[in-house]
Amino acid sequence: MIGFEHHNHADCISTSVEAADNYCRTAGLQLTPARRRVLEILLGEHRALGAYDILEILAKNGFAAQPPVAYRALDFLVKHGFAHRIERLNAFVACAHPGIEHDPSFLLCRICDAVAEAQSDAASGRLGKVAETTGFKIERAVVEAVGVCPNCRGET
Amino acid sequence: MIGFEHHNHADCISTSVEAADNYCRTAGLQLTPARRRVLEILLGEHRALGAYDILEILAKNGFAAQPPVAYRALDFLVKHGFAHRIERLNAFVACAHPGIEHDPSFLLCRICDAVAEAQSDAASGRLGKVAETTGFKIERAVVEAVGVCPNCRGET
DNA sequence: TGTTGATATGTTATACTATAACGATTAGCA
DNA sequence: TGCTAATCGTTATAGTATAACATATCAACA
Ligand SMILES: [Zn+2]
Ligand SMILES: [Zn+2]
Ligand SMILES: [Zn+2]
Ligand SMILES: [Zn+2]
Repeated sequence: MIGFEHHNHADCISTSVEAADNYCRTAGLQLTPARRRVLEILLGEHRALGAYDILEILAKNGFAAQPPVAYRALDFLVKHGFAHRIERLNAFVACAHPGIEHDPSFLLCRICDAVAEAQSDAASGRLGKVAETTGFKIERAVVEAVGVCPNCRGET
Repeated sequence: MIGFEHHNHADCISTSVEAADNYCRTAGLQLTPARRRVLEILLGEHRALGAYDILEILAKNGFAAQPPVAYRALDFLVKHGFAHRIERLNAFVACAHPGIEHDPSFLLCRICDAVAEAQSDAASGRLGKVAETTGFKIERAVVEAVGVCPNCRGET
């Protein structure tokens, strides 16, 4: 599972940025320098980063250091599916399946903060059934499992 | 589903407070005035309230108006299962099944802010399987479905 | 009874997260 | 070119949460 396993991380980054690039060109979206840089920053880690963590890195990269700079880029990335917001952490993570329509769920390690993305089936599982019989229309499901990742087993 | 349907709400409150009372007596916990009042406030609404909403009401009830007053009471209620935190809303809701061991999930209406609590099976569903094969140990699952409740269907 | 340790409260200050607002600039297109 | 929408720069402020420390309460128990 990407996020917990060793892998060729440089590939991980370059293919995702390239995918975002292509998608934006096709869809008429602007992957501006700040947006691209934030995506790269997120891709650099398989964990969630807070907006202010990102802002700090942006500042070192010569971008303005005001919160809206980070939030605007993050809003763009989340809106177009290049990144996801982790509600539990008030933080953001790069999407592991960019360009593919999906309904993400997450495994969050409380020890090392690693994040892995999986597919969600909340809307079709038990909760979906409850919603259906109740007449509730699910538009989006936040599914975030908190626990201990394989690398941290045995460490408290 | 409690939260979306009409029901005898006075009962809803009194039985839950009584249950909390009994549980605390048995478990040697102190349901102090502030804690009890916060529980009553939460029970008064089938929706999530922010800590500062609660603080405001506490202040009108003669309690001190500093954030820790609300947060401490909420921490107690959440810790002992009388209330739940809704990550998506940075807010809190009274538990609909106090005293029963459970793993809650929520249906959140984005129109009227009503909240309904259901059982979660995230740890035993698809995500649970992924976690198991990965070696990730799920300790807790945040499951919050955002959508439109039966009472708000047809209103946007 | 008096000590002690655990729990709860009062209070001040501060940290962290997020958005409003508005003017300047730029990109894309008729 | 001129128009329009999108983006960016910047300041200010709103909203959420916790650190820290002093005080108070209460039960266990020597
Ligand atoms: Zn990688
Ligand atoms: Zn994704
Ligand atoms: Zn509950
Ligand atoms: Zn509703």
